[in-house]
Amino acid sequence: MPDAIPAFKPQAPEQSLDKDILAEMPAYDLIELFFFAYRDFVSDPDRILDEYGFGRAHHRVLHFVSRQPGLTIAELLDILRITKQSLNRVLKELIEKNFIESRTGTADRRQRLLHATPQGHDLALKLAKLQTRRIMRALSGAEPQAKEAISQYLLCLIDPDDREHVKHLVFGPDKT
Amino acid sequence: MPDAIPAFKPQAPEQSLDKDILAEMPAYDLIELFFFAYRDFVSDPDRILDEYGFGRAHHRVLHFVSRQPGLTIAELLDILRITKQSLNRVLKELIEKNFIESRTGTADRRQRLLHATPQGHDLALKLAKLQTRRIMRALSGAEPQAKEAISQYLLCLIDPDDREHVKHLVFGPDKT
DNA sequence: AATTTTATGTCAGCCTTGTTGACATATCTC
DNA sequence: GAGATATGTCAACAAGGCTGACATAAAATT
Repeated sequence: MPDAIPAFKPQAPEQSLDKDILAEMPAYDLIELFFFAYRDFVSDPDRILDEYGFGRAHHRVLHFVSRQPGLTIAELLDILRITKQSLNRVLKELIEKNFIESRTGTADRRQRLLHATPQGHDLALKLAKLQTRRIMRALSGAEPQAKEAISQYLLCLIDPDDREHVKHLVFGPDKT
Repeated sequence: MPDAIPAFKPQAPEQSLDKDILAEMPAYDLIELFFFAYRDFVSDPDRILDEYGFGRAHHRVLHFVSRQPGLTIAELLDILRITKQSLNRVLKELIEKNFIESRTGTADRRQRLLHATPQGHDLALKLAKLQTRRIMRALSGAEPQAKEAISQYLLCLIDPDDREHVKHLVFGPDKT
């Protein structure tokens, strides 16, 4: 299709060229940088988790429970997108080792409201700080607006149907 | 500690306040957005890989081999940071199913130079385009400089000792 | 009050993908 | 020829996903 329909050709030739290139040429740089960045980003916590006999799955659970005291099982499953059997395996260990506490719901007594114990909060904070250090180092050389651009980019990588949910989780229900 | 030691208080109150906040307050937003974005970013390829009986491990191998024809086993191990046994399991399958070809090195006949077959390139490209679509969608609303800021950010998240190596891999040996 | 739905827990077994350790082979280097 | 290097392979194990089936308590519905 080298010869476009005349009506389309003169209209915005640069943009259509751009579009063609983008359609043909994968964004290898961002794909690969994302892979390498994530690989190293999760490697910091790994070392510490090892000392506790925990893995990444435990980290994810502990993180979200610590961040949102009173989180229910159903909400956690929705965040992690794993099965309840997978969740239960690591959650049970976190409870047994006293990093998370499971309380029966008050309004709905079928629910379990999850809370991090002081020990749990300590570990979660320790790991979050480790990752924060890496983030701050990466941000240190950047312009002030960069952080906003990066947040926006990451948010828009998320499935559109889940974006509002994530916004809610990350920035809180207050911030519209 | 509401009352600071007088000697410290007057000295750069804004900056020290900033630093304190950063030291105390984890970057929960970027930590969590990174998690959710990565979760969805890898989910696109997963669906297609399933049809071929492949998993994420196969994807990673195929991607880098397709991107760098003639890649050796040692180089691939260095990129993926897994053991040769883990690599061999998936590589063997990719070769058996004719997505990758292993040629004996010419200069050093001990080496295996890996190449994607036409079928392999097709699949790799198909997956890369899927991910590119998501990336472009996320970038579409952003300022033109945003892409540069994001690349820079991701690059700086990578371990400093590996950064030059990754730069080399992603942007090519030519670009300094 | 009886029934159905919902939230959670649990058992059993399977798959992928990572790990370690040991050992084999071909080839290159000294 | 001896030793180092690049790769392949066998066996066993662990983490963390998955499915399917079934159990229980509490809420919701009829």
